[in-house]
Amino acid sequence: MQAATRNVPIEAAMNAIANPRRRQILRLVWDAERSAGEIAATVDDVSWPAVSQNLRLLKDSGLITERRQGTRRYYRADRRALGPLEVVLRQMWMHDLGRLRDLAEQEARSRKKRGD
Amino acid sequence: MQAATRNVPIEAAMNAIANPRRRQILRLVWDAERSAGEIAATVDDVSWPAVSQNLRLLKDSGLITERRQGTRRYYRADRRALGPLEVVLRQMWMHDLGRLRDLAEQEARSRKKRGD
DNA sequence: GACTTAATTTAGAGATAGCTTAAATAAGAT
DNA sequence: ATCTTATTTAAGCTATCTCTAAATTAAGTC
Repeated sequence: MQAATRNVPIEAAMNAIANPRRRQILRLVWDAERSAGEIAATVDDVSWPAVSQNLRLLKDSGLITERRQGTRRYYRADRRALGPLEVVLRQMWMHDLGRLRDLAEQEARSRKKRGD
Repeated sequence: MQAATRNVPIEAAMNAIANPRRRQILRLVWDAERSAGEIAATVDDVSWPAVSQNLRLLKDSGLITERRQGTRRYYRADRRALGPLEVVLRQMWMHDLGRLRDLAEQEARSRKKRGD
């Protein structure tokens, strides 16, 4: 029996890339495999657990793969899984730099408001 | 000066079609123009205001157009606005019938739980 | 074993999304 | 002007999302 073209439920994939932070992470592991730590260090305006949770969601939705080696976990995008969303994703990346800056500012504001 | 191809911010469009209810509505106005009332009558497991709010979001995101005539408002999909998301949307429609049934059941359960 | 490093899981807070009911607006009919 | 029909706006509720801080797991090192 021939393996079916693994087609990740598009609903899950859509949900996954609807979030700017996850798009940012996905971009980091698009061309190269990276450890969770590298990723978390790069995305430095958010805590490690936050990154870890987003990695988990990306993995569950099938958009990235995980490889464990020793105490490290390496992640990498699974481009096949994107299907027609790849084009969309590329378009969104063009808008995201500014978007992420906004997010950071907003975060800083609410932090200040509640007096951290 | 030539009018730029009106390209709706992809972020907004993405957000709009990320919701099953809105995909359902978008499908209703895909081939034919329909009044808000017709739409709300078809999507009968949700209140009219809920439909109205979703129509507004779809309009604001540029995915549908509104035409007023007398007391009625007619809506219709603006397919141009979808761009690369059209392919995605078609794929999602194939999954949505079951999805919407689930939503309705879930709604019914929580209704029952809080004793409506 | 005890310690360190890498990463995740848990618990809980704050913000947001989508819904409901009730009230308001707008256009047309009597 | 009053009434009716079509639709939206307003206010409030609940579920869900994304984050943080603290606790936990897992693998290797001394």
